[in-house]
Amino acid sequence: MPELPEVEIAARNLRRWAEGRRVEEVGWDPRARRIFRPATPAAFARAVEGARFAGIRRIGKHLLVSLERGGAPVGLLAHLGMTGKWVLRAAGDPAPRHARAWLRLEGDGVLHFQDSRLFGRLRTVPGARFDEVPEVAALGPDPLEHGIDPAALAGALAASRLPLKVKLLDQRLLPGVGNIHASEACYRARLDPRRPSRTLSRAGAKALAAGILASFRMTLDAEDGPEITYVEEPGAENPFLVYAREGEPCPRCRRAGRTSPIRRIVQAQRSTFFCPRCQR
DNA sequence: ACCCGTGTTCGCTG
DNA sequence: TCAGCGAACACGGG
Repeated sequence: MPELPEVEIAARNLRRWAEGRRVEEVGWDPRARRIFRPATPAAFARAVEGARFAGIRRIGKHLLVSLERGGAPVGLLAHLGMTGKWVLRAAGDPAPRHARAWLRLEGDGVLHFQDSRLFGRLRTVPGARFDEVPEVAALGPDPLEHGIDPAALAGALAASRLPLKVKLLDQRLLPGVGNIHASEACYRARLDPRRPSRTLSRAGAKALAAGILASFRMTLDAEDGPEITYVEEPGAENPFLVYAREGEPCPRCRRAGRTSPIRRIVQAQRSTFFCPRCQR
C-alpha cells in the first residue's frame, strides 16, 4: 500500500529485474478486468508482448515504464492503488496470491502484479507519450527528483481553505504524499493538521517541505531491499512517529518532560494522527 | 458481524 | 468554472 517511497522502491526493483529484457508473454486474471480500464486485458497484452523494457521513471505514485518493440516506443503506466505490488518469481513457480497480471520475461523471470483490492491500474500509453495522459500531466513536480520549492509550496497553500493535512493529499501539489506522510510531515513541522492551509507562514511552509522530505527519506532508507516490505506485515514494527499511534505519548513532548497522547481524528474520510500539544 | 485500511474518481452542490 | 464534499470502488484482516 504505497506512497512515494514504496513506489520508488518498486521503480528500482523493476529496473533491476527487467531493464533490457524482452516480454515473451502476458497473462491476466479474468476477474481483474477493472485494473486494465479503460482498455481491456487483451489489448494490454497485445501492446506489451514482444516489447523490451527500456526505462522506468516515477512521478509521485505513478510508474512510467518505457518499452520498445521494433524501434517503436510503447508506454506502460502503472499505479499500485492501495494494495498493488510488483514481484519477481522464477518461471514455473506458482503465482503469488492475488496475482492479477504477469509478464514472462526472456530468460527465467516472471513479473507479477499483485493487487488484492483491485484499486491498481495498468494501462498502455501510445508512443510512450506519458505527458499526454491527463492524470500524469496534472501532477506537480516529483519532490524526490526536484526537491520542494518552499516559496511555491507557500503560494499553493495560501490559495486553499482546506485543512493543511487534507491539502497535502492533493497530487497536483506534491505528488506522492499520501495519508501516512501527510500526518508525519505535519508532526515533523509542528503544524496542526486542522489549520486551514492558507494560514501557514513562509516559515511554516519551509518546515513542512523539510518534514515531507525527511519522512520520505526515513521510509525509503528503511524499505530499500530486494522486495517491498510493508509496515503492516505481521511482525513489522510501526516505523512512524505518530501514524497509527493513537493514545501513545508524543515522543517530542515526552523528551521535554511532558505527557501528551497522540490523537486520531478523521479528515476527508481518512485518519489523521497528531499531537495536540506540540502541533500548532 | 462490524470496523478499518499507505488511493483515486465521480457526481452533486453552492 | 471550480473548490469542496461524500459516496463508491473491492477485498482482507482484526
